[in-house]
Parts: sequence; C-alpha cells; structure tokens
Amino acid sequence: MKENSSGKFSAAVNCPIRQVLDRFGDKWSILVVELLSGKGRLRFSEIGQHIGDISQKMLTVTLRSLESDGLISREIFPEIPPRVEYELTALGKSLVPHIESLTGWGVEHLDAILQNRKAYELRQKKTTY
Amino acid sequence: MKENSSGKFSAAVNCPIRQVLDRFGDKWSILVVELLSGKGRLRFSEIGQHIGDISQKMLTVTLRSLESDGLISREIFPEIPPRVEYELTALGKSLVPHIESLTGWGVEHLDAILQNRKAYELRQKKTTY
DNA sequence: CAGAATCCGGCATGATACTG
DNA sequence: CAGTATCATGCCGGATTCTG
Repeated sequence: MKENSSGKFSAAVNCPIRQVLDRFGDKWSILVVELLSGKGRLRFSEIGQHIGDISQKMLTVTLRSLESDGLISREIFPEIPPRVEYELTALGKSLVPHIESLTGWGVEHLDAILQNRKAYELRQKKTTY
Repeated sequence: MKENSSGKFSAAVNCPIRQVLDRFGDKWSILVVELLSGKGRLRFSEIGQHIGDISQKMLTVTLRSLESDGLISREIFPEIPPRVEYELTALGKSLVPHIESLTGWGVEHLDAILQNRKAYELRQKKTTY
C-alpha cells in the first residue's frame, strides 16, 4: 500500500478509498442506511414512502446492493400478499456513526456553503476574468 | 425541520442530508479534498497527476465546484507559463476528519464487504429463488 | 405487495481542439 | 501550463408493464 509522507493514503487509481467512494457515491445508499438506522426495521414500501422520491427500480437496486455488501439483511415472509423487511446488519450499524459524522458536518456548515456559493456566483457576474 | 422519534433527521425529500450527499456524490470531490489534505498545496497539473485517471475537464469542474463552496482556495500566479495553486480553506480542513472517518471505516471493512459480495454472488448462482 | 424486465431520455463524463 | 469550448457517448435512473 502506497502512502505519502503524512501517512495518508494517496489518491491514486488503486487507492482503497476509491472502493468506498464508488460504493457510496450513488444517490440513495447512504440515505437508506440512515433511514434504517433511525427506524430499525422497515418493509420495502415503507422505505420508499419515507424517502419519497425514489423510484421502485432504484429502491430495488439500492437494497440489493446494500444486501450484497452485507450492510442490510433481507427477510422474506411467505405470505399473501408478500412482505419483505429490511434492517441493518452489525456491519451496517457500524457504518452509521461515520455517516452521521459527515452529515453532521454538512448540517452544521450548510449555511456557510450556500452563502459561499452565492458570493461566488456574484463575483462571476461582476468580474470578467 | 421534521425529526423522527429517535431524534434523527428523516430521509424526506427536503432533508438537509440530501444537500450534503448531492454535494459529495460526485466522483472526484472527496478525493481532491483528501489529496490536498495530505499534500497541502498543489497546482492544477499536480492534482491531475496524483489522481491519475481524471480528465482535465472534470478536474476543472471539480475544482470550481469546491472553490464555489469555499472548501478550497485558488491562487493564480501571473506568470508565463501560468501557475495556479490550490489548497484547503479552513472550512475544507474542517471536513477532512469526517471524510477520514468514513474512508477509515471503508479501509477497515473493505475485505469483509468484498467477501460478502462474493458470497452473495455465489448464492445467486446456486439458488433460483 | 414486492419485485423483475424492458425501453428510453438526459445528464454526467470523456475526448478533442483551441487559447492566453 | 491551465484552462475553455465543443462535440460525442455511456449509463444512470425514470416510466411503464408484467408476474407470483
């Protein structure tokens, strides 16, 4: 593993950070984990309702992906009508604090970021570089 | 702001977590922040070289976006040939620990995740649900 | 109800050429 | 060197339909 002088991983192509980023770079995964963290155990339709604007397809894809990674478990109840419930695994739960660390930062600095964006926009209009 | 019984933000459409996710859901932003965190101050071409497989266009877009949010600063040296250097702002630096919290988790559990994926794949082949 | 399968458009991203 | 401008494209994700 290549490291730089400060002991951090490099951003090179084969950097393991990439694997993590590729995994959570999608639109919904983190959101689903967060949701399951707060609600505990939910069925398919409930997850969809809570998120609100996710399509059925993307919800399926996201859940399969999370299940494949072992972050959530999927239990099928052989009933009519069918019922499927999802919840975080131990691995999934171990991820939650780190996600909330990031989202916590976001919530805290969101206003500053939005103001920076606005200021940047104005500078672009006034000045022609 | 709507909250659920556990005190966490809901995953609803207007949830502020979305804003953070939308911001860092792209392929390169976090990587650039991490890189600048380790290297301190870099010029355009250096960032591109360290990352390796980013196109010039996407590097420009990513840097502009980060600058717009106030996470990195951009200094232009009026020389020939031109030189432009980037580094993290205080706001950008404040984000680093949270990113490393997440990537640290990823590095730690990457093997388990990859094994889960493999096991899941095998199950899909053997069993026909 | 919980999905699987299919089609399809748009945007993110890439490649290329040009400029100060 | 550090971009900008333009064109090309892949695949992400939405809408729809069908099934057990």
